[in-house]
Amino acid sequence: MTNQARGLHAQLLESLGPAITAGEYPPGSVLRTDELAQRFDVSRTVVREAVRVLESMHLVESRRRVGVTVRPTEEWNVYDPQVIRWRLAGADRPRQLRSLTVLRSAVEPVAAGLAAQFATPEQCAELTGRALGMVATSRGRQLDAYLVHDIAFHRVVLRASGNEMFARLGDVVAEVLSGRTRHQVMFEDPDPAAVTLHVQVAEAVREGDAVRAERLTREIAVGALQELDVLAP
Amino acid sequence: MTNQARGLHAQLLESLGPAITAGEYPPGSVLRTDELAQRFDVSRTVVREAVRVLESMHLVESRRRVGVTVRPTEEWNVYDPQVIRWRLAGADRPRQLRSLTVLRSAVEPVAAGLAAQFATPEQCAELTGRALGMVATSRGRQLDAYLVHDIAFHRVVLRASGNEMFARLGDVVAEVLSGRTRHQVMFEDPDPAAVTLHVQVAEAVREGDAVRAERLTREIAVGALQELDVLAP
DNA sequence: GTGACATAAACGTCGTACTTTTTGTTCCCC
DNA sequence: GGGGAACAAAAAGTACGACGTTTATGTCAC
Repeated sequence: MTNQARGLHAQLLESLGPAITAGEYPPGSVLRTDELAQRFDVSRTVVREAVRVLESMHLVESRRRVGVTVRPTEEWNVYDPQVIRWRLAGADRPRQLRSLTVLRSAVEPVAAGLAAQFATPEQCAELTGRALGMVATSRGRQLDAYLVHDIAFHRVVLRASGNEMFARLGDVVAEVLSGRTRHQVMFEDPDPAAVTLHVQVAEAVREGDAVRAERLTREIAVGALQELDVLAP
Repeated sequence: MTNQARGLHAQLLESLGPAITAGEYPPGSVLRTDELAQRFDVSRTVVREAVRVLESMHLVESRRRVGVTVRPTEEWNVYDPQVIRWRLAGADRPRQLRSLTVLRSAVEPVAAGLAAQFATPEQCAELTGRALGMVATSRGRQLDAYLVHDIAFHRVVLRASGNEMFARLGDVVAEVLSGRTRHQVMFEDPDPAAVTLHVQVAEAVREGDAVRAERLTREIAVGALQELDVLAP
């Protein structure tokens, strides 16, 4: 775990957050700060700080006399990277992975189109480099090295779009991609068609062809969705 | 303000959050908990809780011996509804509004396509009702009533997509739409073409025509972007 | 000049005492 | 007997003071 003891409250958070998002404390259930303090052997101050954070994620609601109640799932801040990480580590990982992939399929094509218009020469170069890296590692069981390039590629596209909302999804995409490689059994080398598409996207962006970049990225997204359909029923 | 004194720490947050997002404390600047406690006349405990929340939003970073330093803008959790609200209330509202509208233009068409496939009969009914409501309030300076229907319409589409990530963007869209109506001077009645498009989207969703629903919603998005280009240079 | 050590500044943690709010209960009056 | 008002208890909120811990920084010796 990334539990580097960056403070007691952070450790507590790393216990409570996953537990709540995993449904261990179902919505509506109540926690009491005293009880938590005792159970985790920390002061109430520490518990309160952790609860404040969970509250800011809309995972729980703290009301006087009542306690800390877990909020219904629909109200959670599911865009919070921390929450995403917790949920991806938990039980309904497949569902989560699907949600995020659908989001990707909506966002990345548009981002690629914008990138074709606004990418700097440096970003174009980086993109081409990453695409070449993907080609170079696409055969011979080098999935880890491939993944690094894949993540970097998508991150550059999102950032090059010039839209900060898109850029911030880089982490999400990284989680999805690495999750896919790490968790789902991928014995085989990546789909050659996908690799080619990445190269072509880099090309389109470099040439400033927004329409083509968008269309190609949409094809990549469709592929990712189909792959998900095959691997997770 | 929605400053209902739900606790001292929340009040402090409502002071610090907007100040930071507005750039009043530029990235890199440091705050000290002692100093804040003194300045706002609260205990350090309260300050620390507020700081914890800001930290979870990645707005600040608290390090020993250094203090609480404001993080660079690119690291902020810009999907946090609270952060969005603060930034929309602040100075760079136009930039923010554009970012969010671009996000909408990417997400909503895909959401509409999914809604056409998965919307329940109740959701179809609600959608049609809202579209009709928009028509009914589209003339004669009833912008407020129109806005209510508009927001509800988009919210239903996002929820009907069946994707929780999309569903959670309902609040964001609501902020964007109400912000547009409230802030930018809209003397005139809404664009009749847009109203018609909404009616047609409701139609397409009801008939399960995903491709048409997506295409029509994309037209709405393009319109929103163009409108933004005209009103904000 | 470099490295080890001392120092102090800031946050981190804790225990305790007090306050506020909500809720449930009891008791009195109608 | 029923309803309403006052009261009691429970749980979180707030405050404070003391001590612990980390770490940037400066100093001193080599």
